[in-house]
Amino acid sequence: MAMRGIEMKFHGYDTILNACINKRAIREGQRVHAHMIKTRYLPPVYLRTRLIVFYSKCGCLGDARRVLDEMPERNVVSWTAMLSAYSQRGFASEALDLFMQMLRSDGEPNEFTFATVLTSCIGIVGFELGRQIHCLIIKRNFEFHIYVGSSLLDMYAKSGRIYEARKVFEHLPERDVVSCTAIISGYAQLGLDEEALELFRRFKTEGMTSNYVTYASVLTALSGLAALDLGKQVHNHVLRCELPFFIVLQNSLIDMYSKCGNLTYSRRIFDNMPERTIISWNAMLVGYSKHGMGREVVELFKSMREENKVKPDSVTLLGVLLGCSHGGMEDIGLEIFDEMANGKYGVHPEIEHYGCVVDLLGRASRVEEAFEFVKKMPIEPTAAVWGSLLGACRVHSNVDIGELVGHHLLEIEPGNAGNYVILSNLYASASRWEDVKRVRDLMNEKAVKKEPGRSWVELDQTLHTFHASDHSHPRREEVFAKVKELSVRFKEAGYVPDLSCVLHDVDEEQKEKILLGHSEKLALTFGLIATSDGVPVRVIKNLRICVDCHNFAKFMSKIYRREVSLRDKSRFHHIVDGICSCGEYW
DNA sequence: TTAGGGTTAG
Repeated sequence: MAMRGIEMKFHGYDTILNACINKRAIREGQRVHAHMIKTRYLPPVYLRTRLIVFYSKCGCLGDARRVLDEMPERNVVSWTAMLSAYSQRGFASEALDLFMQMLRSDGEPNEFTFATVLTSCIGIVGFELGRQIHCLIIKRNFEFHIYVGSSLLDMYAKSGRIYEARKVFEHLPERDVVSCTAIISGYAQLGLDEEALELFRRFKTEGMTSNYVTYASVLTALSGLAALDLGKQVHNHVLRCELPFFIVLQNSLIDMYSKCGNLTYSRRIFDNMPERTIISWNAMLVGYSKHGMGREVVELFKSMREENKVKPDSVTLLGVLLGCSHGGMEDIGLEIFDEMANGKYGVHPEIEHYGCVVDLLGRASRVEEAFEFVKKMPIEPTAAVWGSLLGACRVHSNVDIGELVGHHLLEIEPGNAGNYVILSNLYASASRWEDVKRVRDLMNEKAVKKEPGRSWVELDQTLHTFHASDHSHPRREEVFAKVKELSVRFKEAGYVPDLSCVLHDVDEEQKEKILLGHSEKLALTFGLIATSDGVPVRVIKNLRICVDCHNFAKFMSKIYRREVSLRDKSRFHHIVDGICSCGEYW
């Protein structure tokens, strides 16, 4: 009878706990747990593990951990349940500590444990541990398990080791949508967009099914390639399939259209969303910001605050500040930064936000203020922040501050060729040739070299590359004649090239070099494209640059004396998207 | 009973 009673109790607790887990019913679950304690019921490992799962699903990680710590004996499932709770909520170091504790207590990990713990192997420390865990996985013979394998390849890809990731993937005896998506996303997140797309095409031929995660990853790759047509195809497809978690795909689509230069489409998707997450707002804000549309950025941020459904995060404020900086709205940007620093938005400024303010002041010719701002920063300024200031000094020929900043940068970043180049150019602008020579000698002495940066433009399947002052193209006569013709039209149309570029994948120092030299390369590249007249253009991405497309399209309308269609706008975006500069002007 | 891939920013 006693045995039957215990058994009944067990089933009763199990049933109620399961219901509480499914419904995330915190209070009821807590009452069940309290009842066990009150009646001095000693739950078996199974039920204690269910309590861990219950608490972790309800977000009460401390309570879950207490249950684990108080267990007289634990099995692999209870360890793994707790590990999973930590890793899913982003507590990576707690997860790794727990895993080590599990090994020390002679706990034997299984395929569930390995698949889970690898997702917490992020950052340098995590990656080193991840490598050791890989050895353990090989020893325990879980290497070819599909869940473990996809987790493993994802760990390598997220640590930038795409070759190792690919190796794990190629050795998997079977593949499914998750492992295929993981490798596609690995390439896409590293900016290896062509490779990501190639794999996606291959898997499709092989009959793999795709889901919303696959499409989200593919859209990332398409954004990187500014491949508007393919992006539209994916858009049509996901609409037809009515995939779940459409909100994630809508966010990806907003981003894809904006990176392809089509902000009208981005905004249409954004406006028609029944629900928006912070990522939706950020994607739209950043889209405007990258195109120098400061007013739209500020207005959208205001709507977001008024709607008051989602809270701004650090990306939101970064987008807003960048938008103000590139849209020439420095006073509003500074005001928003002050409000941010005073806690108005619930997000506190990080180094990137400070960097934005330096950039903002620098662009507005307020170099002295920018310098004072950097000196008073409560966070140690990084080389990128100093580099941004140096660039501003160069643009506005402020030799006094530029000299101080430049020499400081040479000390903290002696191997960065760009700093020498900018400092030398600054001296050159003030005709201080002795100093120019001194910086150049220093560069030689330290054996620092600067490779020229290039633009890649693909015209009708032929690749053309350019660097600044490049006269080597076989059709240079035609190209330069066209450049000359265009420059006359530039002037006639009253167009002042807008240097407010936002660069992706480049740091402040590189950005400044591009700002200094991009108009010449823009002319060269555009000259070739204009000469080729109507041939489809594709830019082979290395460094991606978005010049203010909006103004560029307006300018093109004036040049050609006709309205520029949306399609054309995106094409112009392609054109300017691949332009970068070497910054070598001596 | 426990498990793997995703969207914005740098």
